[in-house]
Amino acid sequence: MKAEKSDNIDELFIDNYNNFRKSIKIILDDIVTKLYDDNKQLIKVKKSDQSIHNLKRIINTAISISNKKGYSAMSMRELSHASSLSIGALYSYFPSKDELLHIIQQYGRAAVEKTLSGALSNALSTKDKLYNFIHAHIFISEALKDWFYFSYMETRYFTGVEYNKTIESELFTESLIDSIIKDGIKKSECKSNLNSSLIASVTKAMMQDWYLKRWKYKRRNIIPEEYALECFNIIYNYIHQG
Amino acid sequence: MKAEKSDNIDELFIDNYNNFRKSIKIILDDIVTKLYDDNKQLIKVKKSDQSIHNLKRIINTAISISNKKGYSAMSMRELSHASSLSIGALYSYFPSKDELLHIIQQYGRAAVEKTLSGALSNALSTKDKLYNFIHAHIFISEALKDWFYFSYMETRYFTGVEYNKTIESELFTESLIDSIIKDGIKKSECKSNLNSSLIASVTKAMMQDWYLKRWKYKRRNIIPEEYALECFNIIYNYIHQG
DNA sequence: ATAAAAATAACGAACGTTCGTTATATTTTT
DNA sequence: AAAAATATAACGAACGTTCGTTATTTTTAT
Repeated sequence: MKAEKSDNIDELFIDNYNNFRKSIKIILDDIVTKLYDDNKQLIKVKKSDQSIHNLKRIINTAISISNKKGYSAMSMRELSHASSLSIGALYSYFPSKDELLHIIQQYGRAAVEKTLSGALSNALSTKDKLYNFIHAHIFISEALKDWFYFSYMETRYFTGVEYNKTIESELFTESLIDSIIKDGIKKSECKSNLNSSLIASVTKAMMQDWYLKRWKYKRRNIIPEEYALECFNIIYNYIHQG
Repeated sequence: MKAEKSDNIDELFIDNYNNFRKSIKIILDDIVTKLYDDNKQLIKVKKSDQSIHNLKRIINTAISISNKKGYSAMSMRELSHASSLSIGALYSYFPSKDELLHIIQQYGRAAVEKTLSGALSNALSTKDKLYNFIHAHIFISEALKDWFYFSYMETRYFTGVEYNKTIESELFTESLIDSIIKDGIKKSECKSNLNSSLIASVTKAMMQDWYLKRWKYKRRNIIPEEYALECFNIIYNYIHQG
């Protein structure tokens, strides 16, 4: 059974977004279940099915409202109404509005980690690694576009541990791209005079635009595969040797 | 006298950020003055020097607080305290918190328009035009980094006219890059099979990262010239013919 | 030049409302 | 009937905004 879950991760990294989307759904369910387990001490509702179901609803509703007006401007009454749960019921699933923000963060972060960590494993050449990584990033940010947007816009208000985790996550993603390029230079697959960390930053910026300006790409009917390929082409064209 | 102002605009587009910064300061003063004139009917304080001075202070303070916690989470008491003006005095300079947001938007938008509109005028080749445009954009977003960040993060809450203006502005900037590339294709300075609008989007995303992740580039001691040049190189390398 | 009058600017307590949260009551499930 | 989940009512704090008042500057009259 556990072997099957690992298989899902491997199946994720394919050229086709639709297949990716199907397999990520199972993973997302696993993650909410884990989210419930990890936060059992905060959640008053003990029936796990009920709890997981409502947690999902609350998280998605909160993300949806926040993306329209910002988390701080979302009132608990609004969340209550939109999620069809009373105020009292809401507070059975999290102890405070601040804590709900953390729960939402945990949810998305777990999904991203699970996706990106497997993206590089089976790739050998610099070209394949960059290709896979960019596609994995675009695909996961498409599947979780609302969370990605939410996270980008809201986590800047964090302080302390949560803030550090966000910075860390940003820099970690970059360091993965940086490593791909540095490795490519070493293996003479890339030009030798590259500023790899700056290219990594710029690459990340390009990938982020996919969920930050979702309306734009939707309006133009650009699909994830097309966007990912263009990003890959621009960067690979710039870095590759010969 | 008026000729001098125009000269300033031409002087802006140079390779050196420090010179750019000096000349933009004069322009910013002009803009706040114009801002006061345009909003005279909303502003109760009639002494123009006083009014302009305090408007500047209010705008910068509001931007600064908002960039830390979000505009909607900034209270008027906080703004009052930080700007050393009483609540009552604040409301002599704008009629409501919502309207202040619009005034702040007007302020930055005027500066950006003035800068970018002149960036392409004297450039002849595709290479020069792209070079100038990217540098102008990075330079103005460096000089007004707080406003750019503010605008990016807050305008998504806008509705109606203000929302349309934001979308329009985003698409207009892109269309300028798109035109440079399309023109380059026509003049055979660029490859013929390019998706110019998608490249334009990606280019904009790269430029935006400069102010969205200011902390990162500051930490790495990357100067505006370096970042602008890298962006230019990546894109020009991808599009140019031969 | 000086004093009186008027205009302007700044102040901050107070208003009605809405916020996040909690305590209590009701309904549903077992 | 007991327990669990949900719904409702109520709380104090904080919100944006208003407004009666005071302080300061400018204008007018002497």
